[in-house]
Amino acid sequence: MLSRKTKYGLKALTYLAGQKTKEPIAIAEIARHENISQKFLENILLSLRSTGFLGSKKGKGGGYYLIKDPSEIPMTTVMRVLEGPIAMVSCVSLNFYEKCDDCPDEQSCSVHKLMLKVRDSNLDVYRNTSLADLLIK
Amino acid sequence: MLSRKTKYGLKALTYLAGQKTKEPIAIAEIARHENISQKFLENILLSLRSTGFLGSKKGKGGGYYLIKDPSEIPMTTVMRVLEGPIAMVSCVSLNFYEKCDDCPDEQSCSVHKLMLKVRDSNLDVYRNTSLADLLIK
DNA sequence: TAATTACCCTATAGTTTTTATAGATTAATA
DNA sequence: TATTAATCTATAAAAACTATAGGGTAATTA
Repeated sequence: MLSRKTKYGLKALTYLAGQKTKEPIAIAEIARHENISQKFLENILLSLRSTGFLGSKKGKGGGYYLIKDPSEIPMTTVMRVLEGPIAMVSCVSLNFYEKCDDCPDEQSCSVHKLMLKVRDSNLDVYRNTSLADLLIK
Repeated sequence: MLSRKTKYGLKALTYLAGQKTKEPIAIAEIARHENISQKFLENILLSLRSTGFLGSKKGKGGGYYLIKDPSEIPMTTVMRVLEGPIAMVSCVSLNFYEKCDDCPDEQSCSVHKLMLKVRDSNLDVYRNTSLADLLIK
């Protein structure tokens, strides 16, 4: 299941992408508009800042704003920060690889084999979807 | 992340599929061979029995065995029983649909739009993969 | 029919992850 | 300097996951 963190993060980003202006939008406004707990959203936006496509400004008139064009913000980056590894098991993860403790040989592991397919399939979706694609009209 | 329940369930099924004979295999043997807690595995195999492709026999010489041919056991069925809905949000689930409480309109929801793609992509993998495909020879 | 084997069922408990909430701090603006 | 809004740290409630325990039930064998 998708975590609420990811759900909220995606909605917040989409809200920013849908703005006409590139002026900072206050967390409070995003939270109100998307039905999200403000304090929770604070943490989420903060973690998204590390990606480099999200900027922030403090003080009056401050808030969050997109640095890059939505079409240049791939879902791979967004999902990795919000939800963590795209792979469902660490032994098939590109960015967070780790050997399974209970598995003697990956080559002969049926779970490994199946999850490799799933990872490739999901990766294909995320790589070919940008924030711009999530905007409705 | 894939739950251990699913991981263990897949390994157990693969172990059964790899047997030459169709005689029942004791839980203890599967657990030992795949490094799984026996008691935990009992629950897992029990829940898999509801699918109809897994049979069991009590008493001496008893255990679990596959009723259908591995090539006729699709991952969609297996994953739904072990891991739950294939969709990452209930509002795009085919078998477990539920409206999101925080979302006024699915048509204009960016999360909905993205997760629809992900679901279709995963469904495609699971529908085209059978237990037989997981066997490494 | 008695003993054994192994599945079946219920309850519970420890751990981890998720989902927040609270309060203090820092930075920018007017 | 007062106000505003992001930032940081800590903590806590709730849910999910990962088992473990122990007895019950059914089938097989001797």
